Amino acid sequence: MTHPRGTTVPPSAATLPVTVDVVALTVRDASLQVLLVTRLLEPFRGALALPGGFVLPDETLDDAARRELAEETGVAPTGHLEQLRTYGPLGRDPRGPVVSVAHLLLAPADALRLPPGGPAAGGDAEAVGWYPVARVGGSGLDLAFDHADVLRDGVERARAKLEYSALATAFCGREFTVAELRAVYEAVWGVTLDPRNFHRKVTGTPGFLVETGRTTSGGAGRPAALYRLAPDADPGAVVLNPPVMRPGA
Amino acid sequence: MTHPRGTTVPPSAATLPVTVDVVALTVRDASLQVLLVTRLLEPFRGALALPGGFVLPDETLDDAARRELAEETGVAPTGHLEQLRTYGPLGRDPRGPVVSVAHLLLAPADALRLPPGGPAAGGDAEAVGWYPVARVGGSGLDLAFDHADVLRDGVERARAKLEYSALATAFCGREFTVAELRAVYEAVWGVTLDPRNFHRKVTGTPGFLVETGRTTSGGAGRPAALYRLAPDADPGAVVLNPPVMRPGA
DNA sequence: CCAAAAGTGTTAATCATACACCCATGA
DNA sequence: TCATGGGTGTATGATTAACACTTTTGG
Repeated sequence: MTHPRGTTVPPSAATLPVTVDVVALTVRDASLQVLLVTRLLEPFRGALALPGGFVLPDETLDDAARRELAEETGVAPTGHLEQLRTYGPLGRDPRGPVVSVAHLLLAPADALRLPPGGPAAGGDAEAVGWYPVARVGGSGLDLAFDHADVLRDGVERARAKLEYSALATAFCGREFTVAELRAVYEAVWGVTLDPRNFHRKVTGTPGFLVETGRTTSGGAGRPAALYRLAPDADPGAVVLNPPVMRPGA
Repeated sequence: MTHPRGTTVPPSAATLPVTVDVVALTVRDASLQVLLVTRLLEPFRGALALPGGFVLPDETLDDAARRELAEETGVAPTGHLEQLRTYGPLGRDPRGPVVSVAHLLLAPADALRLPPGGPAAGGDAEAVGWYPVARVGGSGLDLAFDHADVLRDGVERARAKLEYSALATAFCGREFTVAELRAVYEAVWGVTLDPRNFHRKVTGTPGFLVETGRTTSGGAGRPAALYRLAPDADPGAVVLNPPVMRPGA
């Protein structure tokens, strides 16, 4: 940013309210779900919205996203956080111009321990819960502000990045089986994948999975080998070559 | 964005200066070049920087980017404009916290008619000119603020999107030959491509090019057919399937 | 032994690469 | 007719998709 006509940073005429919104996605019950809060205040009181809040001048955008998420869920979020895009300042909030920096969090379902009671819980805090992405927009699950757009962009980003990055592992625990990883791809893409070709594909892609040597036990069928992402790797930064391909697209 | 603890939009404690920066790229002389201005004011007086400026409360982010570019170059920019990512508010400007929404513009070299005199021109306005991306960072071409990071992110985005979108056409005029299009890929990726396979690839990819029926004349060799992007198509939105693949990656 | 899930082998079709070759123009 | 670049044909190796088959556990 250049400041051709000013010598101080905040000429107050040029400042705007800046918020972060978080599209927090997880895979639960074989479906892609998003974390939503029920608004207690106007505007859109009673409607569902993405968690978020104001950015403080002394924190980074990522820190603001993590802080807001921690305030809503009571737990510091684990998983993969990345910036999605920025919306505004017009046509977003009936009260006036607001710039909002949307973030995308991909996390295992148990990484965000929600307040007890589930989506319908009341109390003095905003009710927070997981909602299947496929159902948002219908059956009374309309979102406040422009959050339907933000959610759509976030889901689209997640779907695209599964192909060429190791992001799918962000939905799993530290160790996982190939079948669990496949369930992530199937839930996010809404497809079914051939288990045998998928297995060969992901285990054969360099830089993706490392065997831990351990196996599962107890379930039906042959025990599965446990894998993890290459240590110290950022799942969003690992470039899969060749990519895991999405059928049909 | 939710506002759990306020009923007015801008509680002034939570507002920040918001700017737009633009990574304007073009292909000139077989190289990828970026539009830079020479700063006339502190901080970083005399250094090169990306064009940009403050976002007004009554304009969209894209409008702000277009307006700033028009103010710097004197011409409303044509070409493809998209949002890149948002930086800040910490560690960017020595004067204090600033949020900057970076944009990416891909345009033909003649779409931005620069003030006469070229990169070294003086005068009372900031000097503006095209600089080869490969040379920025060396030979006295250091960028102000965190603009080196922004430029790197913009170039990376452009390189990635050439593969699976029709964005390369944004660097060309309204009508272009396959060889001109290939020159764009070669300049942006820094590779050489087989002209024959490239020709088959791009002409055979559905939804990419449409023949105009016209041909070039005057140059050496056989005249080339002129193509254009499918009418009314946003080059950034066209999904190429199969993609034009970058060798080696 | 049977069911169930994990994991391997094999094959046919598809796609990228390399490059031989032909086409259409200016000089 | 030659040089120059535009454009097509074709063979080869790599990769995917489909699916038969083997392995390893629990009941």
